[in-house]
Amino acid sequence: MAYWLMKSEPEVYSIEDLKSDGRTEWEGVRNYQARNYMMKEMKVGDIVLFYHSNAQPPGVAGLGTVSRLAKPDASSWNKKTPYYDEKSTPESPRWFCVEVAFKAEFSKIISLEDLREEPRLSKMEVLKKGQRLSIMPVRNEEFKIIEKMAQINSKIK
DNA sequence: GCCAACGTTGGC
DNA sequence: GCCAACGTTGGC
Repeated sequence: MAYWLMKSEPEVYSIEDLKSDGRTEWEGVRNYQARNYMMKEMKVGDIVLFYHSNAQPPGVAGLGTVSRLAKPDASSWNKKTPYYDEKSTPESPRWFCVEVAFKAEFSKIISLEDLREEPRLSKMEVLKKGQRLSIMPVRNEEFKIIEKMAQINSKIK
């Protein structure tokens, strides 16, 4: 089983939205590297760190799980969505998305600052300067550390 | 709102 | 196939 970090702007789609929806198609990814992670590597049961970007504060807000393998992203040929791409059609889809199911909402966001303060997380992709990918792999050890940080937070609260 | 970093586009 | 111009991301 693999671990991933997936970014979402909470004003667009937050962990609360996922909690109330139960599951969601991860539409709108328009970057090939992020698409390839979904298409080629993400498996049902993989764990997702749900990251709030462009947020106050930015950070990991909860957990999800991959609930369906990648399929063509229907928003890519839907002109009514902001994700429309004229080069993508149902016959020849260019973009794909997995489905993500809700797993947990953290009692307190593990902020980007918190992540930076933990030396064992210093190699995380999300902490690297200029990193803009919206989907990136997370190492097993890194996930365990973040999971523990979330448990500690929930006890304090 | 600013702007550094980076991906994409398109002219050549 | 190079690379300048442009658009986007996302922290601050």
